[in-house]
Amino acid sequence: MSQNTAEISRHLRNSGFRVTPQRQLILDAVCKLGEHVTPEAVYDHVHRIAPTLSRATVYRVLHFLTEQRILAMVYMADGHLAYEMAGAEPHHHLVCRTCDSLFELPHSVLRSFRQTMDAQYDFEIDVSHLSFFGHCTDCRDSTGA
Amino acid sequence: MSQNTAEISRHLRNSGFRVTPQRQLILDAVCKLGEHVTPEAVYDHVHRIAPTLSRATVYRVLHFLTEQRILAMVYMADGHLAYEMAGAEPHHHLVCRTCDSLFELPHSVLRSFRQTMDAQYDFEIDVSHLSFFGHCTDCRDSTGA
DNA sequence: ATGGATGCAAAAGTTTTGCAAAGAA
DNA sequence: TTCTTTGCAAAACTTTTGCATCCAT
Repeated sequence: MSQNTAEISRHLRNSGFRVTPQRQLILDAVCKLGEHVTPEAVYDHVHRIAPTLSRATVYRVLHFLTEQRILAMVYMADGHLAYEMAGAEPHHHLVCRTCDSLFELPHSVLRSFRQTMDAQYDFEIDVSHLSFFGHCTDCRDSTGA
Repeated sequence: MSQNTAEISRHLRNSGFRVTPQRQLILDAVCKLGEHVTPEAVYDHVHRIAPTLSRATVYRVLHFLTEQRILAMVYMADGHLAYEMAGAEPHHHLVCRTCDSLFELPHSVLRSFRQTMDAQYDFEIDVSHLSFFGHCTDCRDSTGA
């Protein structure tokens, strides 16, 4: 699912768009920075390399790459906007509401849930990226939950 | 689980806080407006009744009532901040990424998932309010999914 | 050379904060 | 009376937009 740089460049040029250094830098940054990359994190990263690259361009390019289905956009649980490579592996998180710790949740856990959904509802759930909230081991005692 | 106004007022006064008309209006508004009430919606509502009530007060009171565990705060999938009564029934939504339709998902569907989680992970998931994304019946054909 | 992309700066939208005045207890 | 809470206005933060210039093709 993940495409290399050359493939993406070709796709963009074929569609009549241009492959600029800014677009390459921004795409590289998202790729490198990981799963939930905010525009600000991208800006911090690319701005060190290309100091004239503006926030406006970061926002515009992230939006553009999302339209081109190269990136995917998501609003995180804290309301912040984030991006990641569109073809990323399905991944899920357990977020502790008390200490904000982040735990990975293997995709397999959701398999049965998805099967239930498929069987009972005529709605195709996109389970590429879920977050669940609650309290981790260390914090279960502290809260009166 | 839901408390009446008198009970809430008593709790606040017992804790050394004051029960002002603004706080009552804002709480009533959240209660009346339903499940995912944005600060702006609250403002629109209360501003008609009390034209001098400011946005700052809306934000401060919503935050305050959340601290008091009378309201619960959530960031919705579109990144917007919303509140609802803390004791609300667990409810879940299926959100269509194409047409933005909202479908209710009964809590029972998540029961087995929760049991799996309880058995396998030492993490207490809060399943009071989940949203899943995907594509509804009408939109499954249109998208190349 | 040509039209799409960028940089700058300003605007728009949302949420927070300082401070003097108001008002609940 | 006391001290919390409010209203106003301004600030802070995030994201978008207009427009002249630049540059990938």
